[in-house]
Amino acid sequence: MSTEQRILEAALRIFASEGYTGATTRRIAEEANVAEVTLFRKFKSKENLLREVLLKNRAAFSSLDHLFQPEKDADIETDLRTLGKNVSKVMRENKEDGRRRMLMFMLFEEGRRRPEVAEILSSVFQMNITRLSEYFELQIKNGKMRNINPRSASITFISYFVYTSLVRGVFGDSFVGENDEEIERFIDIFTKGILKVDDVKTR
Amino acid sequence: MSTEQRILEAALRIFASEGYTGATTRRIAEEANVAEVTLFRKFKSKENLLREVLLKNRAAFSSLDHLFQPEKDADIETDLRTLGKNVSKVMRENKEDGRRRMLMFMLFEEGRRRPEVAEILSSVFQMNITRLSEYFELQIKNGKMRNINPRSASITFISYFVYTSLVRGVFGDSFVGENDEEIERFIDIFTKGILKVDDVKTR
DNA sequence: TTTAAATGTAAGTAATTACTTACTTACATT
DNA sequence: AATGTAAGTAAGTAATTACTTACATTTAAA
Repeated sequence: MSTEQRILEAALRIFASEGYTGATTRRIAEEANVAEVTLFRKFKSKENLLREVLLKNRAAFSSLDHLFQPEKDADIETDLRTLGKNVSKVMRENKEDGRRRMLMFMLFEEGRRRPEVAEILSSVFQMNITRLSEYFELQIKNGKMRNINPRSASITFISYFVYTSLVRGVFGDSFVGENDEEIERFIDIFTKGILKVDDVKTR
Repeated sequence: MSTEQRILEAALRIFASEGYTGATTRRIAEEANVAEVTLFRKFKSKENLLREVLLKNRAAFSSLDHLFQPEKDADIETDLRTLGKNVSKVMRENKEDGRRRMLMFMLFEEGRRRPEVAEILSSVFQMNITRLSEYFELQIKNGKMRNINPRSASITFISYFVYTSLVRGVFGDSFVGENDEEIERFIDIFTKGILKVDDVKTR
């Protein structure tokens, strides 16, 4: 792994966990196992490092395509259950590949303070909503879903995972219990809310 | 208004918007219109000021009781619509009484970094979930709701409002459209998901 | 093996931060 | 008039921060 790469990854971790102001260049350099001066050699300034971190990692934030590959024959509930588990898994990762989670933290924290952060992440962030909306639109057209606003459905769906992930960031696993079961419950509520009444499995 | 009160309110605003590290005592003093030395006279340290801000304001975070007063004759959908609008209104306030929103920001940001923040806000934060769960439990017992996990329903409900509020903090109103309409849509989806099939109004 | 490039070490700069100290002013109380 | 209280001003301390410079060492390339 190149020195730049090491710095970029360390910076993402520290920015996400300490916020921009709290992330000192010294701390980032330590995390990357380089001399602080090397960081400035490679990236010139802290600001620029932040920008590069975001630009280099933004793609990870629009990875719904990767996580959501509906099968032709599966029903909506199964599709969403699979997606829910994938999203949840990805949002629980706090090691190597926890980039989505880290970017989420950065978006909601620094995105409020630094317009550039919001800008860089905005389009990829919204893409997730768009992709899911498209899926819902199709299901509505195919008569499998109620005629509801697809975007609202997407927001409802995604809000659950963002929220539980944020709360987990604060309280750990004490707040949300056994994960798969919780997701099943959410999917149950959600799908009952969006499917046509005919398709609702009576319990 | 007393000098202490002015400082406490200014501190809440600045801590919420800049984060703890980003909130300088100078900035807070300016906001409160006092000399910086006065801040230290009254609160001794920045840390202590943060603690006092949280302790003095935590009650505002458990205000579901205040926002949610179900009427005896109203149905669930109406109850939740009312609650949704109240919560949303409160989460949109970014002036004087925007304490809940500010505390939410602080919980999700500083709560990750400072165990004390999480601790102080934890019980009041969870009370909201508990209150709503109790309401759902009652409705289930009264046969008005499916036999689902009340806590999961509460989390689903609250996650929508937290999420939209956070997103609004980053993107303003461009992300979520006309508010009342959006809430109606969410309530529609949500109630369809939790009510007994008999009670679902066919559309 | 030699040369060039990359990186480290050490020291430093200028600005900023939480906090302190000494003195002053204005008003209230004794 | 003397004293106390509350808050401001100005100056300062010690530590920290982003960043720079000069030289040394290590690594990579020729």
